Amino acid sequence: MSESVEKEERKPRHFIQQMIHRDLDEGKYGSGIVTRFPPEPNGYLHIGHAKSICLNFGLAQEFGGICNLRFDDTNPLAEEDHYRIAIEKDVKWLGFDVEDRTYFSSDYFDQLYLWAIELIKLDKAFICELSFEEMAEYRGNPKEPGKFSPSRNRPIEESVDIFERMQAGEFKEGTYTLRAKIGMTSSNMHMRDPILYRIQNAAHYRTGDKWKIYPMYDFTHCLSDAIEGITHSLCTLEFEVHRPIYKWLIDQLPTPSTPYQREFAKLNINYTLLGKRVLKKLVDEQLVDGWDDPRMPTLSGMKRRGYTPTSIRNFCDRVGVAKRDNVIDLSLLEFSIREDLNKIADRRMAVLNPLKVVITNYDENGEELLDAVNNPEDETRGSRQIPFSNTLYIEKEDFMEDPPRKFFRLGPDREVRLRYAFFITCNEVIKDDSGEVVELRCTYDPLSKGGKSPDGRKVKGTMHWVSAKHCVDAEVRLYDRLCQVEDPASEKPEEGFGDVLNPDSLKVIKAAKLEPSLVEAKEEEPFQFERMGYFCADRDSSDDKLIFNRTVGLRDSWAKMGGKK
RNA sequence: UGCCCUGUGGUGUAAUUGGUAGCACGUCUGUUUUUGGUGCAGAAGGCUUCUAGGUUCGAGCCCUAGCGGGGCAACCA
Repeated sequence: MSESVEKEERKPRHFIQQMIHRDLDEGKYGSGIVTRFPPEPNGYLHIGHAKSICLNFGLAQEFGGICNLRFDDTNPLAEEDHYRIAIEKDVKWLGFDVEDRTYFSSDYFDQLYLWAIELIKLDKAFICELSFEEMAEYRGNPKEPGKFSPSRNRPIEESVDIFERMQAGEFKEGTYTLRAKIGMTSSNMHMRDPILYRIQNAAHYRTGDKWKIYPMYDFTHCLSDAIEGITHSLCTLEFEVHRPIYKWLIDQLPTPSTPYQREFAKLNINYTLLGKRVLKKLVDEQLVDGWDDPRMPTLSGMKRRGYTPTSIRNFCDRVGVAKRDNVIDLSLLEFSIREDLNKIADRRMAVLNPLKVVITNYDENGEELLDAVNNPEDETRGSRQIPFSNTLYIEKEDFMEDPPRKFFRLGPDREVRLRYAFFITCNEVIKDDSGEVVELRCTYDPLSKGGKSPDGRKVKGTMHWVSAKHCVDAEVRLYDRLCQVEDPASEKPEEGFGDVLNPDSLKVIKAAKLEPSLVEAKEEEPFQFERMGYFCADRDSSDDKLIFNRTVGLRDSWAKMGGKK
């Protein structure tokens, strides 16, 4: 292979891909790599998790390995089964098939318990009876070393005995903990005799009341990885300080494999709140319509809003993987969804803010069907027919009585094209008592049917429209960013949202006028309402009430010029 | 101020040490167009790649220090 060809084939690789390449070259993993996505079932997945999912499943695909879905469910207080169900659904929706590889840390509790006892017997762990407050005091701080627990030299047999009795339910919460015996001087607080097990009398959503003690994250995660034969355990940067304890435990115990942990920077997006606690707060305080509110950055919310799995995966690709903190511009997300929807969404006409137009020279009782292309980007989508009559609706903002120079739309004595229909000229403007324009009287050119004039004359503007006689009403929900501040997380939203939330994040249009074919729209089926943006039917729709969500608007260079608003 | 991570155009991310530091988004031009969408063509952007030293024939890549950003002291994950 020539050098130039090699060069062309070389794609930019992030540091984790490079690391795996190295590992594979060294023959470390003959049977291929194994990764995992390890959510805690205590909330819904959001776009930040999508980055991790795409990374872990993507790596497995790329290197011919597998990726497990493992619920890291070691805290019965926070976890619930409906979260587990939602998470499984979201992962699948995103486009990753876990097949039979759904696992639970809680399924490893027996093995973990045995290993805990083994660790005690190795004199690498002990039962501590410091109270919560004492523990904090003994821990010291990052600058000063901590002090040994008075329980640290408890005889091994005694620790084993207490540990077993903890599980037997003999003690109250908070009375005892199992701690690793590492030392109290590390500058890494997580290495100062960290807690491995605590007593918790809560019932677990999967194991019920079988367990009175539950293993901590640090004890559980590495050992669960080892049980599953994970080769590359990838997590976000804040777990970097946990790496030594991860390695320490793997080193102490006779685990079936020796995985290692590597960290990458989590995703941040401006004007967007990511973080399960805060999102849960939005839900709990009913500031949004549940976890799947279309304004939420959750996968279920984005799905309801009309985002496609493809667009989210592409977004995650473009975002990259590195170790420095990053803030992705919301426009990259919008680009990714427009890119996909432009290719796949059928076009329809819908008037959001209707203005009545009467075609004075068109037969009052007449009507006809006109051909309209479904998707100019995809010929295989064919075409449909839309009804035309003498009374139409056009978009209010497509008419100006006193238009500025660059306004290409309708005005008095101007001629424009109605898309797929005819050229019309505005002859008369009718206003109500308050002076508001309420109706336009226009004439049409019968020869311009389909939108082309036989004499070759051009018009500058093309507008969407709908036949008043045939159209259907619908509610349309227009969304804007949920947060009005660029870096909402810095406003301490966990303490209160203050003015971080955008009061105009939802605008409801009660009676938009839609092309009749839209009554058939199915939930999440994407449409482009020509010139207005991408929309999909909301799950709140019923037989007698259509409701559409705007996924995202079209790029709008007219608005950018200041033409609108 | 203890330790760890990190610092490349507005944003994000590349670059086997050596030809004008690439790509994407965004921005701006022009062009096509029955969507002021898409497509196409192109441009701009205080680039001593945070700063200062050092190693080297040669450093964005290595070393040291400084500065900036982030993280760590939950019986959460």
